[in-house]
Amino acid sequence: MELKRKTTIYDVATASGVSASTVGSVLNGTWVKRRISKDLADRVIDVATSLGYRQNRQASALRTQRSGLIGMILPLHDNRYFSSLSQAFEAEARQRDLCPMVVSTLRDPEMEKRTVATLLSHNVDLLFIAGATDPDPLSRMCSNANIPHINVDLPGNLAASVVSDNYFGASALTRHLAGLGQSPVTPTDIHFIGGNESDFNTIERLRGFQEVLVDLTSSQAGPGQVDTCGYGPDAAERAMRQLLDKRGTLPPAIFVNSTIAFEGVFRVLKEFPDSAFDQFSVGCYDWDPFLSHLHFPVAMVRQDARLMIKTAFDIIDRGRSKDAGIIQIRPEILF
Amino acid sequence: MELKRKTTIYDVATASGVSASTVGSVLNGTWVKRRISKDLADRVIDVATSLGYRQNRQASALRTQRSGLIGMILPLHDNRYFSSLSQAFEAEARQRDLCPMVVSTLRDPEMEKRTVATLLSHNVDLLFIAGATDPDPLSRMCSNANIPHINVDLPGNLAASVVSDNYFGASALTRHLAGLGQSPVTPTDIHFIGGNESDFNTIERLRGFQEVLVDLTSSQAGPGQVDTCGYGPDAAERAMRQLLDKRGTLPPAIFVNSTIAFEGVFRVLKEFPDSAFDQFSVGCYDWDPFLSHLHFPVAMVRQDARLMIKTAFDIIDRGRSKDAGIIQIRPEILF
DNA sequence: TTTGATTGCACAACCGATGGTGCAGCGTCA
DNA sequence: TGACGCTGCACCATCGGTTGTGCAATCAAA
Repeated sequence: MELKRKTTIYDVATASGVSASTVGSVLNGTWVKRRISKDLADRVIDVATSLGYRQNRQASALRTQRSGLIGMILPLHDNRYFSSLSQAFEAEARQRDLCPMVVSTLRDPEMEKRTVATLLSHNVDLLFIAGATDPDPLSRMCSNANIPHINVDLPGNLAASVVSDNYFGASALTRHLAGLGQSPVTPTDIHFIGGNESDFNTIERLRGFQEVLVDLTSSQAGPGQVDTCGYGPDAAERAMRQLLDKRGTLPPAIFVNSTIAFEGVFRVLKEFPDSAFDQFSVGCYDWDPFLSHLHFPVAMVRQDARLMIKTAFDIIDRGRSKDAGIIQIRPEILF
Repeated sequence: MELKRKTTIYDVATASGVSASTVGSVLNGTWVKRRISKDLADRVIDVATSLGYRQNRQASALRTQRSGLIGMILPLHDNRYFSSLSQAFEAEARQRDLCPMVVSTLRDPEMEKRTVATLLSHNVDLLFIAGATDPDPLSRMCSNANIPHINVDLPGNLAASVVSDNYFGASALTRHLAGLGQSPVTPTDIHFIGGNESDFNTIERLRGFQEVLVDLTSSQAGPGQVDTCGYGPDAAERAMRQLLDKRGTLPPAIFVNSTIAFEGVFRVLKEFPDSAFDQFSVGCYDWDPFLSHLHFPVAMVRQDARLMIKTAFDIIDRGRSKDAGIIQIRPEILF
């Protein structure tokens, strides 16, 4: 390996016979303010490009206290909703000339902390905390480091939060499911599967679910109808089989709390003959294009990742990341 | 905003009454080699934690020329295959104590270059070039900056490449599709939709596709049977409608070149009655859990993202990122 | 007790970019 | 002709760790 080091402003300086500070100011655009002549600036730029100069961001960051990095943690990459958050996040970051660092933390509070520590160590200028299991300690870490940050998808108490309007989405979805059957729904007709009952999103969705049930049937769903079995297809599959064992037959309607849970529920459903689905309807909180093409209808809630991210950036831009509270973004309902 | 600056080794030094260099070596683990007494080390660590010290990676990187960052560019986040690459990449990065930076480049060669430039500016220690439209210029940029790098998913000529064994996957998939019908296939029975004909992956898949056809029917697919309409559901939908216009009816079998293209093909297929699918089979290069549950069977190729990433890291670890050539990783075939 | 080795830590240069400050050279005006 | 201002650039400290080197104190050996 040849040890040719990367070219620095000093290399450019000696090559063009000017001082390093002049080169620096030319290359970072402050040369007008510093009254460098346009002639010299052009010459320096020529030399720099011919030498293949590229700014060393660490050095710049060390001096200016601005890294040009913007971080986001999120539970998973491998998920339609979260990856659409990443995509939107990146687009906004790019517009602001910031380099995005998106790191997943696998819903593990310890990993969340370690990851935030790492990102802070790299001096991200801004941090998005998306879907964090335990956001408040992370907020504290950021505050200590004086880094603006914001919660997305799951709210925290110590920073502004942009979340999906889960109550609205769940209400609309439940109402839709209830309206599909031939006969009016009874309180025990609709089931809820998936999610975590200590998870804010699930709590809100359950609230919407229950209120609609009360509205339509004057009764909440009983404990046997709600199984917040966690995330993950396997747990959802078990929950679904348990439900069938108890009921003996498919319920008229099921509210599935994520596409991930839907995978598990589906493993069970696909074992039924087509005829079993005449009186059956399913809703899924979260969207997947192929879910609309199964052999029975699936209603879906599609969270507006783009708007959530845009809103979050907007709050940061206005410097309201401390006091904006919780902003809810309406999802789209797809029947 | 209070302007409390982050605590540095100098703060820790004065607080514990030792020199900054001692603090530094204690905190970065070189204190044994530097013969710092364990007593002092413990004391310094106590003070550091009580002050909430966190290393400034830019400063460290500036001095050591190692940023602790590892970059990957890839076409999209919002895609099952690519996001599984991210997930695997992250896991390996974490094992090596590197902080992953995964940035999408939207299949745009210019954006690929800009993004690589940015990552190099941030001094990533290592770069993964995944699914790049035009990898060789990127390789050159890395070589100039003396940064080890490797191609993934799409091969380049200037660095080692780990790609899916597209020929194998496509052959197996095609053979499967051909074997499904009641009657022996004729050369015009099977169609190919999706992908880009200048894309290495598509070329290899087409090669496998054609060779199987020749093997089974002594004839290649004609131009009317192959439509490399690009990526994107809309293009695939158009291609599918065009195919139907020409044939008047569903062909016995279709090879769809990605789940993204499948979305488009599907918009057309769902308009057919169930009975239309009796003599119909589809294969999809790439995997999606819900595709196995449509009202007709879909065979799928599932690329082994984890193994691809592991292999790539392995090549880098062995220092073979220049001369390892193209490594093909067998995908899994799911019927 | 003297010498030499070893222990335990401090000093200072350095990584590359940035920005405040200083200072020649030149033009302007009285 | 001298005071003054402006132009155009160089000098140098600085950001926060890292690491080669220096040196006093301690200890072992003679």
